Amino acid sequence: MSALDRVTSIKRPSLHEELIDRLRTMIVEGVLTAGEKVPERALCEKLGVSRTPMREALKVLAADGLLTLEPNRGARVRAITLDDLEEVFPLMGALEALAGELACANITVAQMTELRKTHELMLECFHASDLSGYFRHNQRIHEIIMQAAGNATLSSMVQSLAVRVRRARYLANMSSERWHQAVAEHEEIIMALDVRDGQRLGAILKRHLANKFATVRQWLIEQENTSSSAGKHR
Amino acid sequence: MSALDRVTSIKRPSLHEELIDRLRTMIVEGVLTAGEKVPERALCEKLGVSRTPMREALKVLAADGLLTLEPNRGARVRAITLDDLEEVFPLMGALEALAGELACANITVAQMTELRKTHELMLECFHASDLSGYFRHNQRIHEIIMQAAGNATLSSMVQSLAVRVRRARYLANMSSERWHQAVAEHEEIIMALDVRDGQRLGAILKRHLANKFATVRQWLIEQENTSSSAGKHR
DNA sequence: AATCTGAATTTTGAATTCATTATTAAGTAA
DNA sequence: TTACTTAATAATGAATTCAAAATTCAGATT
Repeated sequence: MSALDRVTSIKRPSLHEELIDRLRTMIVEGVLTAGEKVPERALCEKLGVSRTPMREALKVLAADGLLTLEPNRGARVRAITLDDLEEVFPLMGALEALAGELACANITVAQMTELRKTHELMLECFHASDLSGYFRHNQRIHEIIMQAAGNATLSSMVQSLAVRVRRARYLANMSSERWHQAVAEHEEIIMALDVRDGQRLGAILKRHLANKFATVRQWLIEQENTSSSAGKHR
Repeated sequence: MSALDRVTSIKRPSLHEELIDRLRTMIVEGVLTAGEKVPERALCEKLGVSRTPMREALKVLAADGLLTLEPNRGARVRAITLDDLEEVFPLMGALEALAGELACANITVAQMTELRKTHELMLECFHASDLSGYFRHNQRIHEIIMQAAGNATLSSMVQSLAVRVRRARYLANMSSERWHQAVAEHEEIIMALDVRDGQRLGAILKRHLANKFATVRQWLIEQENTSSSAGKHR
């Protein structure tokens, strides 16, 4: 029976859960764009599922704030506005600061090692001007910190907020100076974690976020300006 | 046409939204108790709806952390454990502190007036030993602060966390000293708001919460002790 | 008696169907 | 033409139906 113990149980995620993931990804990646109506029928056909699990997924995503449900007229991808951003920013700040404090208290040596390793990889991407690689490693770093914090509830809340912001394809907008600044901030983050200074890490993360939001904000303003000349949703 | 203007549009919330509210209330009020399987069919019959909207509501509540969905074997009311509590507490602390800061910056005179009024009512209940009245006004006070903070996202997150904790019927457990302490803390809260001292309010709210959690924690421990002698779920 | 097997029943997951409400299109009158 | 009806079409919301999985329980086996 010893060899059998290592066999993991077959997990077949229900359709609605897979759909939640798929739709979320589609929204983040811009396949479904903000303000746009969600083509329920078309999506069902494309993904080969019936309306029942699809609608379950839509309800969940709406409760999560990614969609709005207009009675009798379907779902719409919720557009992120400047007002939203101003709401989300202080929240993310408070949550990331908390994550930093908790991470300092709980991070393991292994996690610290992976963090440094990922940071190195990120630096390489930075020097190679590989934006998407940089973005990937950057995200991973924040994931490790969140993981080290060891608070699943906190993690999922930050995740949910991050997705709402991540839709904004603000990265292309990141200036060279801003990029340098971000890298410098990451150095500080690693250092604070190294000496387990929770207070300081919290402050750095908050500032890091504030700078990021300034970039997103700028991007959003430009977006609204260009799109208003074209056409309005709704 | 002037009289007609005041007529509000008929809003018939979709079934699944009403169900979300109903089920949430049932969980908070203990009609559906922690660890218990949700009797899908029976609930549908009781509430006079079909399984479709009911299942949509269950999915949303599960995503919100109030239920767990076990594949092919239905939903279960998620029991709050000590570990959960330890997770939720620092989160609520950070969020309430933020709410306090924002409230100080944005509270209106009208809101401040209502706050004082509600505080008076709460005091009356306290002196009359009316626990449920006290609880109601107490909750209202925190609602007003959250409203004054003017951050809907923050508000809904705190709400969601609060519900998870509120299920615990810890109030009966509140000692006389603790009750006195809570009232004193509320005085402090009002004062800090009065002079718009965000930092201080944040600290007070955090401490207020810490004390509350100590009470909940004690209640939970007693619960786990008494229930383990009886029988286990699952 | 205790455990195992397998059919009967119940419950769940998902597709389908049905009724209602929006949207579009076509026709009519000014 | 332009505005206004009204019929046709499409979508949404919710109930029902159907297949697959879990649970229960009677009977068989040790």
